Order: sequence, then C-alpha cells, then structure tokens
Amino acid sequence: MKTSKRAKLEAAGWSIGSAQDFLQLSDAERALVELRLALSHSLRNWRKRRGLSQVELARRLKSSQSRVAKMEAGDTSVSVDLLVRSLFAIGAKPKDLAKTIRRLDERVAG
Amino acid sequence: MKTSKRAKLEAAGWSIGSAQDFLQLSDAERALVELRLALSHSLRNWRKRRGLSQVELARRLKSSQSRVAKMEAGDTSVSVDLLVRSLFAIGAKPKDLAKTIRRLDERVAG
DNA sequence: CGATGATATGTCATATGTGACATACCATCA
DNA sequence: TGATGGTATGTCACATATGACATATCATCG
Repeated sequence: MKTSKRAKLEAAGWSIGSAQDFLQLSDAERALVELRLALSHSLRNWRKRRGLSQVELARRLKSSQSRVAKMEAGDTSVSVDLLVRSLFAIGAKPKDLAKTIRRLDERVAG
Repeated sequence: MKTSKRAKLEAAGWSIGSAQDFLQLSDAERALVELRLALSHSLRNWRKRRGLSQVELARRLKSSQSRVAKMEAGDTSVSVDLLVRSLFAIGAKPKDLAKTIRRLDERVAG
C-alpha cells in the first residue's frame, strides 16, 4: 500500500530521494514532505523552461548555487518558507501555488 | 489604491496587524505576508470552530499558547513552515491548503 | 585523455525561528 | 471590587535554516 503509493509517485515523475523513507511518516509529516517536493519540482520546472542554470537562478534569488540545488532536491535542510519565497520571487502568484498544491493533493488522495 | 486594498482586506474580516505596512512591499513580499495571514486565519477559524482555547491547541501542536497567539496574529516571527505544519497536524489536507491559497489569490488579483 | 560547464554534497559561521516563561491586557461573573 | 479564563506581548536560550565556500560528480566536446 505505502510501497505502491511510492511507486505511483515515482511513476508520476517525481524524484523521490532515496533517503526519504515514506514508511514511517504520519499523514502530517508525509504531507509536508510531499509539499516540499511539489514546490521543489515547480521551481526546477520554472528554471528549466527558462533555460537558466542554477547559478543564474541563484543570482536572481540572491542565494547560492548549492542552495538552489538543495531546494530543487527537496532537501530537508530547506524550509517551505524558502521555497515559497523563491517561487514568489520569480513571479509565481498564489494561484500558481494553489494549483501546485492541489495537484499534490490529487496524487495523495486519489 | 493600496490603501483601498487594505480597507478591502480588513472589510473581508482579516486582521491586519497595524504594524504591517503594505505600502512598501514588492509583489513577492506582499504575497508572502498575505499568505501568512491567510494561513493564520485558517488556523484560528479551525480552533474557533472546535471551541478550543489557544492553550488546548498549543498542547495538540506541542507548542505554547504564546506561539499560537503569534501564529494566529500572523506575526512575522512565525514561519510559513510552522503554519503549514500546524495545519497539517490538525488534519488539514493539501486540498484545504490549496483552497485557502486560491481564495487569497482571488482577493489579491481580483 | 583533459577541459569546461552544470549540478550535487558536505561543512560552517551567522541569521532566523521556536518553545517557554513572565506578564500585560481584556472580558465576564459574582 | 476581585477573581477567573482567555489572549497578547516581550524576552531569551536553544534549535534550525541560510548563504557561502570547497569539492565532488557527471556529461559533453575537442
């Protein structure tokens, strides 16, 4: 069941860090992890669509390449705050966030 | 214009801290502030609907009354992380978050 | 092969967030 | 009036997040 969910996530094209262990998490914890991944994914997609490097994105965000890499990897050292601030900084609107999160919910609940 | 937006927000029942100065913020900063307020509001609504005190909610969240008060006030010392984690902890689903954020967007954009 | 550019990973000093505590404020009730 | 219960505010020690740096990994090109 949980294993199949994980398989489903991976099949949907989400990069699930191998270090992430879904099997021990409560609903709340899982939701948070998946939220982080969804936002990460959004950020990477945005960057890729623009053909920017992590260095260039980092410059726009006034951050560093290494932190951008961690953001995009959904690293646990990255806060939801930073991800959200970054998305807003590159022009995302609350509506876009909502869309990303709703998609996430559909994967989780469906 | 900005003043009218503020009036609109207040009219809609949002508690805008008098210390918040909307007039100087970029779109990204404003979006973040408003996101914080929207989540704060959700949290308070949830608690009120249940007829819980801040002390009781704090116990559930393994936090403190004072922090709950700050969360509900949208205090800048509170991270979006904490708000999101709290909402998930009390049983909110990503879908609920998305709904809250979408409503926010409609207020901002509309 | 080496060189170049992009991305990933580990670490660290500093910045920011957090729970907890004290205490203030504000109703309501007796 | 005082007492009680709830909420707000200020502070602080400790915890966590952050940008920056070094360095590793990986692909592509010559």
